[in-house]
Amino acid sequence: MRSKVSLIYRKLYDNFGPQAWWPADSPFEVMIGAILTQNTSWVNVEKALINIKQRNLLDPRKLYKLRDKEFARLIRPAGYYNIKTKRLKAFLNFFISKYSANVKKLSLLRTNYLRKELLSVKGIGPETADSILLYALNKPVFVIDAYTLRIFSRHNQLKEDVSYDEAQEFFMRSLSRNAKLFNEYHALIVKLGKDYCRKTKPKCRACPLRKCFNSGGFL
DNA sequence: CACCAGGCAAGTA
DNA sequence: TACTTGCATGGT
Repeated sequence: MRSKVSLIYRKLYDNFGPQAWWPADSPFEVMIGAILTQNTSWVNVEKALINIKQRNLLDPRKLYKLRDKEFARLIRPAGYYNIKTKRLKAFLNFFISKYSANVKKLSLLRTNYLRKELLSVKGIGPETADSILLYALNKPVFVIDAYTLRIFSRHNQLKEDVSYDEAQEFFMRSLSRNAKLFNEYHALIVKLGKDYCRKTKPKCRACPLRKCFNSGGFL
């Protein structure tokens, strides 16, 4: 008897196929993108990343040397550019001064310890930390986001007021501890959310999960 | 026009 | 601990 969480995954994968996340050329780009995309649509983040890459500035030390004003101008299309400048610089300072801007040094740490390290950086919360762990460093950590809570509470799999940590435990209890699986699952949830489960004007009639549930039972 | 997007920290009680 | 509010551009 497989869990509903597993059945939903299969349904999503069958409908949408592999999502090829995270769209980036390097782990460092994932880390920057993870902060830039906080409460922001990905298309706007892409514009900011293009600004950075076109100037050959996708490098921890180069970015850190920029004046705040100039930094903010580069990431302007991603919104919240002043606060994100501070958050990115806080992360860059952490990454450079504590880990020599070396991705491998981060990756060698115990996952649980690294998560706490990331959370100690002002501007990195649970979702951003877990996105970095999973998508930059390939650690088997399940990422929770607003779509996850919306979709799974609407399908009566989670309480609407469930905490981040509780939701994360729910998924990690229900699935094998596999980074590739967690990678695809979260990306598929975002795909479903974008296409069918937006906050306003959800397309519930056409949603691939619509026929999965019947009075609490999985068909 | 109003509302939202791959959140988070700081302030208040 | 549990709410509330500011942050900001760009698409629908």
